[in-house]
Amino acid sequence: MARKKQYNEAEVIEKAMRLFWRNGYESTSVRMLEKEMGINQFSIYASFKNKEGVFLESIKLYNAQIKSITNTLENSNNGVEGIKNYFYDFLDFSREGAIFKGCLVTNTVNEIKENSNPIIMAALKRFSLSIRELFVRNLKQDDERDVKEIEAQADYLMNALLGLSISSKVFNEAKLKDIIRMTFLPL
Amino acid sequence: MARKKQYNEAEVIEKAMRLFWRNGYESTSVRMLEKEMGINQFSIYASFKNKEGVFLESIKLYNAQIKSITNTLENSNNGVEGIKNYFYDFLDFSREGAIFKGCLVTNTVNEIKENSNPIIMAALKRFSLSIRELFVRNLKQDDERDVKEIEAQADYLMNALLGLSISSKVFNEAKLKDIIRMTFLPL
DNA sequence: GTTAAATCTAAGCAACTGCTTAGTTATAGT
DNA sequence: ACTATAACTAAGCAGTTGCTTAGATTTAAC
Repeated sequence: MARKKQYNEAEVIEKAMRLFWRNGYESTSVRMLEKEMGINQFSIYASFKNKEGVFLESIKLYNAQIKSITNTLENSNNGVEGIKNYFYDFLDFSREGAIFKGCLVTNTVNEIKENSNPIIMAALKRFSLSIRELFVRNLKQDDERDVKEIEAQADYLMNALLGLSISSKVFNEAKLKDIIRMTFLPL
Repeated sequence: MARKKQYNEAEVIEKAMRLFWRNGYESTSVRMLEKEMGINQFSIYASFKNKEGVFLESIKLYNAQIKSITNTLENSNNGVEGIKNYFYDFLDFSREGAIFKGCLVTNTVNEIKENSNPIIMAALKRFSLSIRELFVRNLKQDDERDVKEIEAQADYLMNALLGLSISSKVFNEAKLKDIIRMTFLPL
């Protein structure tokens, strides 16, 4: 009875996600999304309700794509060594040619004001905590590790990972790998 | 022959700087600056040319205010211990009551797009490099330190410091101090 | 007191923001 | 072929952005 959609929602979200990743949430306008996704504003709002909806779908996709790395970490049984591999894998994952885009989530956490967009903020915090939990889980695998220190070590690793998201825009690849190497020295 | 200015430029920049610090560059509008600085838009443009001008003056003031800490580091002769103290001092400096605002410069680096505002970006990079140079200088004071490793250690420290700027918005004070403690374990 | 210049206020500019609405076009069941 | 319905296009909404301009006000030298 009705006309068919001339675009695939999964395909256009992929394009939107990459734009958000490069650009950040606030400074990506609906007009830019229109061009990048190749569909009209009306269609964007029909499919995803609003800009926030497009972003939340983008995070879901980001989450699915990064799963290939987090799964490796989740299935690893080699303690801190698995986390170290996650750091290197993440660096690879966040690269687009010679440019490091950082983590979509971390970039946005840093951009969004705490109480300006609670829905997005909640989604972002949920993501970060899930990574930290994987760190804790893997740290516990090392038998000789001091159990009281594990939480502090997880925070230390999160700090380094957050830092890497900024550093990757300033330092070159060799330096970034040196930073990772040094980060794991005390663990 | 002419009317007197009804405001003190240094005073209004102090207010502008604190607003930028809390809010970021992009999401601070000229209307907000107007209210916070207590002067009309015309006066802002007359005194500082444009929004960018207000921000550049704000960075100068920020630089002057953080000098009390960087001077301590610059005059210190105790190597890595001096840098550790800088980290703790910076945490104190960036606090406003119970809230940590991070570093004005790091916050803005993360917000500004690389090629959208080269003038501001250049000013920010200059600031970051000057901090890193102080780290290198202090690391060299430790006689037993491996000279080849010093540059890598400086990058590692910058990464931790950049991370702290984000972490301070997520973690509580006790955790932040634990992160600093762990950061200096391998040094 | 007059005059000239700097400083003030407030209105207004074009370009942009996220989002909506009116009207046209394509599609599938009858 | 006709018709109901969803998907399309493009124009337009009110609100905000950084910045400017027109005109009133204050000041100090003469």
